[in-house]
Amino acid sequence: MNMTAQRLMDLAEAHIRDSGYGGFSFRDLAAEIGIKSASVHHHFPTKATMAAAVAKRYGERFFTSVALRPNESAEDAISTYRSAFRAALAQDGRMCLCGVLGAGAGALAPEVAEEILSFFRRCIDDLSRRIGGPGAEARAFHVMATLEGAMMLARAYRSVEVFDQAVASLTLS
Amino acid sequence: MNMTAQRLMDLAEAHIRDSGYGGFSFRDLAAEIGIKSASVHHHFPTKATMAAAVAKRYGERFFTSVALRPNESAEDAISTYRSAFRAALAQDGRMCLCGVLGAGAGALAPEVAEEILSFFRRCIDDLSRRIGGPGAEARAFHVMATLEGAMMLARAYRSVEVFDQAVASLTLS
DNA sequence: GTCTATAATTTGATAGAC
DNA sequence: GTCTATCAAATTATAGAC
Repeated sequence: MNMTAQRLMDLAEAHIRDSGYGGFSFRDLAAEIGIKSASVHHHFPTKATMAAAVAKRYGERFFTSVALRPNESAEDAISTYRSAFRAALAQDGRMCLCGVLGAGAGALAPEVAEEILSFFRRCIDDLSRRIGGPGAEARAFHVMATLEGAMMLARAYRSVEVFDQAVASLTLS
Repeated sequence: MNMTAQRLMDLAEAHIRDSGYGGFSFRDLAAEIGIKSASVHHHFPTKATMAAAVAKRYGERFFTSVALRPNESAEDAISTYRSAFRAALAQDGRMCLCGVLGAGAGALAPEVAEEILSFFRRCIDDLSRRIGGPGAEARAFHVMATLEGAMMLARAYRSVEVFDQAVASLTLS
């Protein structure tokens, strides 16, 4: 994976998080880095292939950023996830990539839909283990739903404070 | 607003809730009711106009369905909202229209974005009043975020049970 | 209110030269 | 790895007849 491919993925990720799968074209990306759309097809054969690759990389980065820390409590784990989403929102005012794609999932190519589902499964699995105890999975679903929904609301309101208000009660402390 | 216009809005609403703003074209809608796309423009001058009209009607229906009932508690109000979203999801397996459009808000026409924000503002305003007391607004944001996020997750998982797990803890009882 | 016809643009994708 | 050239299809939208 060379530098051009990485720059293309960076741009695609930004566009998807802003406007969804339909929010960019190969021509857009090409123009933004000064090449032609035909050259983009050299790096990614189809748009769906590219979107799936972007989603996969997004997940890898995310799970690195929320990696388990020693001796953490359930509240710590939830705080870690909350901080990760908040940072993404505050940094560039954009949604979670998987949240955007998941919302309009009806028209997604199978390979992209799979990657999105895989991301959420892994979030729930990881969070459930780190929360632990009875009802851990339900709480994990609750946390993920609230974080994704809060990002969406914050985007509609164009206000990070909306995110903070919505997610404040996720932890006890 | 005649019958053809209503059928067009029904179809547009279903498509948007399934696949977002880019999930339908005037040709699609026209073909589904057996007319031509040029005729759709007679009822709605532009696609953005139509989407805004659909979002407005969606909001009106929603607020009718969650209308305040006498002597309700805060928990009752939250249950009412939860039931409304759950019914929409269980009925046709689709997202909240405003949630889908809100997620990919970066590319929305101003008139549509306004309608979406107006929907959420009205939800928060209504819920806050019915919840009441200190922290009512924050709780309203929390409830709305969780409900929207839970719909999105349920869609990715293709499972209504995911919705139920995610929203179970919104009420105490 | 619906039609035919069409314009103007964009899109995802391919072939083949360099 | 990037280019030119091009394709086939789809999209939003308009003009004007019936």
